Amino acid sequence: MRAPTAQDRANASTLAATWLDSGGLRPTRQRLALAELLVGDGRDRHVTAESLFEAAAAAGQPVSLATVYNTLRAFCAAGLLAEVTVDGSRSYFDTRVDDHPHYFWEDEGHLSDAPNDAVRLAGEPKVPEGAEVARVDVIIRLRRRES
Amino acid sequence: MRAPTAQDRANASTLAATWLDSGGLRPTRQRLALAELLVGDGRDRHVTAESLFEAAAAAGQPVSLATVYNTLRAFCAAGLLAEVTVDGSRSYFDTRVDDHPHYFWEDEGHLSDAPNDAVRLAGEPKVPEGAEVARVDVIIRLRRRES
DNA sequence: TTAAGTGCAAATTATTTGCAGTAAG
DNA sequence: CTTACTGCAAATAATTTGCACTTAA
Repeated sequence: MRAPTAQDRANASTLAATWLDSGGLRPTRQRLALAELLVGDGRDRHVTAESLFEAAAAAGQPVSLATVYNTLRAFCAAGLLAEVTVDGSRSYFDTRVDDHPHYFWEDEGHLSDAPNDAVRLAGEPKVPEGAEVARVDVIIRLRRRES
Repeated sequence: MRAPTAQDRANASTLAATWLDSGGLRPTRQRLALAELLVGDGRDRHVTAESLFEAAAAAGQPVSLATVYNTLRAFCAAGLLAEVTVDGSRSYFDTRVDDHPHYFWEDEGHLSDAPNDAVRLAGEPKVPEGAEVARVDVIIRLRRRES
């Protein structure tokens, strides 16, 4: 937990720009702002449209809510983000796009990555005839233990 | 695939009534109708509010959509149904209430049970300190294989 | 210059709720 | 009788969309 230096900030911009570019997306002011919040520090992140909207505003880079939605969709379509369905009522977006398990903290409605070995899938899943696996979602729903 | 006999229908009513009773719910006309559609033939079923609403109407037992929603919630609260979150945009309800994996057919938006051994979870999932597992959701997302 | 991106406000979709009437225990 | 249940219509909440304006290439 170190305060970000000028160097860090420059780096975050570069990362964001590169990231957009790798998805073939135009680097507009609002996309750069959102991208920086998502991948600016190289750490994985889980956001909702609302949380990202607020984060952008808080960072002094306000982006309209509609654009946040459109942008998240665009990032997903470009393969830069993965949509994770856990809550039914809202969508979560994950900067980690490989297939991996998640923890969902039911009390706070918060999503986080689970270590790849949190569950071991022994062998390939059985697949019905004529179908192929698009993805296997594993959600470990947690609640705070009553002590 | 046999046409249901009078015997089958009588049986379905009994099953539905018993099922409601086991959840401590009053056997109203609309609940019985919905319960019968859900567990009347002893087979497991996956429905959405909309699909159940239509099924009831088609069966000559119309139930208002609001009541379908309220009833599905009541069945869940009573532990008679499990809510499965796969689609983000709509909720699915499963008559099988134990923890088991699902197939989700992305093309048709259709949910079905996967055999318990479709994926083998080797060992207990790792759980962060201070938390306990409420449930582990495993969704095998399928798409029709392009031949 | 031009197609893509943005931001409002209005539209949609799934779901919930208020409330007056109805039915189960 | 009394409380829970039902159904409509109106309210919500998350998300999408139409359209005039802006901007990256």
